[in-house]
Amino acid sequence: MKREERRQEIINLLVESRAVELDDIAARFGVSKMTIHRDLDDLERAGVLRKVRGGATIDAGTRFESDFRFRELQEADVKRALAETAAELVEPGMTVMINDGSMAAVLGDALCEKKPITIITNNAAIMERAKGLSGVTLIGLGGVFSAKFNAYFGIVTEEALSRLRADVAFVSAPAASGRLSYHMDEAVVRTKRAMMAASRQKCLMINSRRFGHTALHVLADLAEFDTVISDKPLPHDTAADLGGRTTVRIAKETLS
Amino acid sequence: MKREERRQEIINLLVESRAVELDDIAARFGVSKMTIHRDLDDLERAGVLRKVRGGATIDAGTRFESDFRFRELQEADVKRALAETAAELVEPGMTVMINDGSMAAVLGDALCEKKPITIITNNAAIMERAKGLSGVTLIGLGGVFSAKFNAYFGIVTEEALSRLRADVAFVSAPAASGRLSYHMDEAVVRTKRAMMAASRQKCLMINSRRFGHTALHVLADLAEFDTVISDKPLPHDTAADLGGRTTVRIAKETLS
DNA sequence: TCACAAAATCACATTTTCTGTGTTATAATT
DNA sequence: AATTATAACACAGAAAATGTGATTTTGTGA
Repeated sequence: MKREERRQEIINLLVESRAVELDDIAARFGVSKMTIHRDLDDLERAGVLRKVRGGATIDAGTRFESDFRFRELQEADVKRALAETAAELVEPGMTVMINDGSMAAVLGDALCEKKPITIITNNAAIMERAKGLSGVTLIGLGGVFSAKFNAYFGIVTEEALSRLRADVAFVSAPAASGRLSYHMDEAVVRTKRAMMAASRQKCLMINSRRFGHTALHVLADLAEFDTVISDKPLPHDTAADLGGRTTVRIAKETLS
Repeated sequence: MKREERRQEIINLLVESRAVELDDIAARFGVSKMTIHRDLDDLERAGVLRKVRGGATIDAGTRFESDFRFRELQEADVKRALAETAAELVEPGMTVMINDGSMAAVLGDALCEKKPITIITNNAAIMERAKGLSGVTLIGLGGVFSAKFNAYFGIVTEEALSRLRADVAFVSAPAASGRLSYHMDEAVVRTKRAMMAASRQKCLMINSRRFGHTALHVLADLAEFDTVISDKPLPHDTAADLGGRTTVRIAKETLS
């Protein structure tokens, strides 16, 4: 078992039980306490957990769960599956918009294979990745940088979007219930909606676990999307209610 | 001597003599030819030089000299000096604009010390750096990414600037002659001018070696700037002609 | 056009450098 | 006083950089 696996596993343990004991995990992984100390120190520095005497805890619901660096690590397999399915909608030569979010970042990676392509995004992770690549025209959306979402937002972003037009917009959402999708942040919602307004085709990418939750702001009616991509069939109420205009695609995880 | 030092040194040799011989540098650094082959291969892939039988050459004036990755390495000491002098104009709490360019990137680093601060920039290097820092509000300017300048340009960028306002704009120029400064790229000029228009105070940063040169497009009359920062006194004709409104500051290299 | 020498490339061996881990000693906390 | 945390050093294995020699390519002059 490698270092990063072990750390990921520690995070997973924390997500389940909210606290871990140092001796405990040292024994479980068969490494010395010192090694675990170092793991916890690094994870603490990364803002993922809080070290306490004898172990570490995670104050769920606070900054942690909404932290980009954490979400980035979670459920990577599901994200990859969704990204790959989404990538099938894209042909070389197209112009696509991709919003903030760690899943979107994975999609960005996948789309970089489809050269030539034009990518419009406010997602800093994608910008960083696409910068170096020839064959990828990168249009960065400006705005005020948000460390929480690792992306740019605000009037500047929305204004820029009002002047652009894409073939497809890929939008992700952290919550959906019934026929509506939700997001907790107003500025983020406005940016996502601006992307939808500026694209011919709209695609929602959503982890199946996010169904049944809501958040402060309504993002969109699922029927507004041409395609909805998830990793499991949609809940019955949602699916039944969805008009014929929206296609639902289920991504299946490829084992690699 | 480490790998990167050696490669930097090879670049420096090339800048001076326009061509190097493989056997020659292998002997000079006391490494095998194979190692030099690999150095040259990588540098060629990076677009810095061209391999020819028996060595490598650099076609001066072409893409190489205008490549961001190269300029970044050159005259780091002068850049630091200019940046430090420029930073003196900034107080915590201010809003500053910084344009593209490697010198600007160094300034970006320096300004990150002056927290709290708001930095508005189209310079990807600065965005990357400022992202992580608390106390620094980063407003990224969107636009079409240019790998050549490692920054964003175009209508989107200019529109964004038209909606923003800063205390100081730091602008750099690759050429100046008489009372005018120049730049070879039209889109870059437009962005720089938009920054000037959106700032109360304007500051030009220019390496003294750039005087006496011109480029395709006029960037600005030096008298439009409130402050001009360079590393040596301005040429006589330039200095004499400059009205009283513009302050000239000479940066002196700090030895560290 | 051919032959031949110089140079480039390839594949693999070797060396060096880094990274992760463990151990022990010392300091801090409960 | 007992436990837990930190710091300093040592070590092994992995990864990166370099070297070596065999093989292929390239340029040049007969």
